[in-house]
Amino acid sequence: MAQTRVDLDSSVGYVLKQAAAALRASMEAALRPLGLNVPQYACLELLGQRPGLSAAELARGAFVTRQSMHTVLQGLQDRGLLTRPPTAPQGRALPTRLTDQGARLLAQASGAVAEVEQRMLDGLPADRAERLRQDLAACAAALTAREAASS
Amino acid sequence: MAQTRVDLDSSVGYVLKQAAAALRASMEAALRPLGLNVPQYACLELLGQRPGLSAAELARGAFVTRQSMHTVLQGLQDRGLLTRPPTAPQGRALPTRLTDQGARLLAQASGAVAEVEQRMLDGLPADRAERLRQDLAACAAALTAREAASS
DNA sequence: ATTCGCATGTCAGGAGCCTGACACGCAGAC
DNA sequence: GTCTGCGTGTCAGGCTCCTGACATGCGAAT
Repeated sequence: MAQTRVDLDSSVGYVLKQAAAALRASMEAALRPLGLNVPQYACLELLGQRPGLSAAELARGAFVTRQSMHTVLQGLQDRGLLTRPPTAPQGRALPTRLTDQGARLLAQASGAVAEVEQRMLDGLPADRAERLRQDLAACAAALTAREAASS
Repeated sequence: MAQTRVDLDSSVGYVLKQAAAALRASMEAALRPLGLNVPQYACLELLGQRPGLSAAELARGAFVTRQSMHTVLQGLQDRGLLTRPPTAPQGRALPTRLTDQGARLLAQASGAVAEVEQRMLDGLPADRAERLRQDLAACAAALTAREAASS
């Protein structure tokens, strides 16, 4: 009963997980009609905003391992949504880019996801949503910094 | 582009996922010395606060399926951390309870997780953390309500 | 009272993701 | 110049979790 215990409903961590789970479920539902799952969409979105990313960078951005991203990339490449050079222009990294078809599908997917996010923030004023974003970023930074420090 | 597109760093959804991933990683690290993973801890924590929950209720609370919770429960039961009646006292639900050993392990795990959460909220004033919790709960509610409505 | 709907527990089957490992390429220290 | 450390791409293996399905028990509608 000390404050060193976790009370579920008053725990930021629990509610955070709850919100993340709800968001993922809604995203899955919104992306399914387009034939995409969340990791695939994350990959396309990352490539749309930062063309030329390597598979390892995409993996970090999508919160999966390089190996998982590898299979995701193969699937998307087989569907003609992105291209990778057969040989590395420098180092070992293979810069990945969207094809025109990939960019078109991304536009649809991005719109669908934006709708979900809009619905999620529906009851929140803009300034409060912005503060929410900042605080979440601070939480993530505090945890990842600790990871590096505790090594 | 239009505001119907998602800009990664300014997207609440992306930062939400980022924070959730960081939290999960930190929790895994904190629980590993105790021989627990996140679903197992979630199960114990739920039982500690709401004894007598059924497997299906535990699954919803831990954001996994009944089947996954089933295997989690079997593992915890084999370790003597919880008990389930062999027959259902009413209906089909089997009310689950912690053993004394389970309660002791939970106390340790709960403390470790509370430390992680404390570190996550380190830079945030208490009132701001509370508002963060409220806003996250509102986000989750907005998404889940939509799920029910769109059926 | 019977039937329908719903929730629960349980059993395969399979997809997704991760851990572990190895080879390759670059940049820095010695 | 050589060597060490780090990042990347890739393969194999295994584990976790989910989807699908079925049987059981309760409650409400008919």
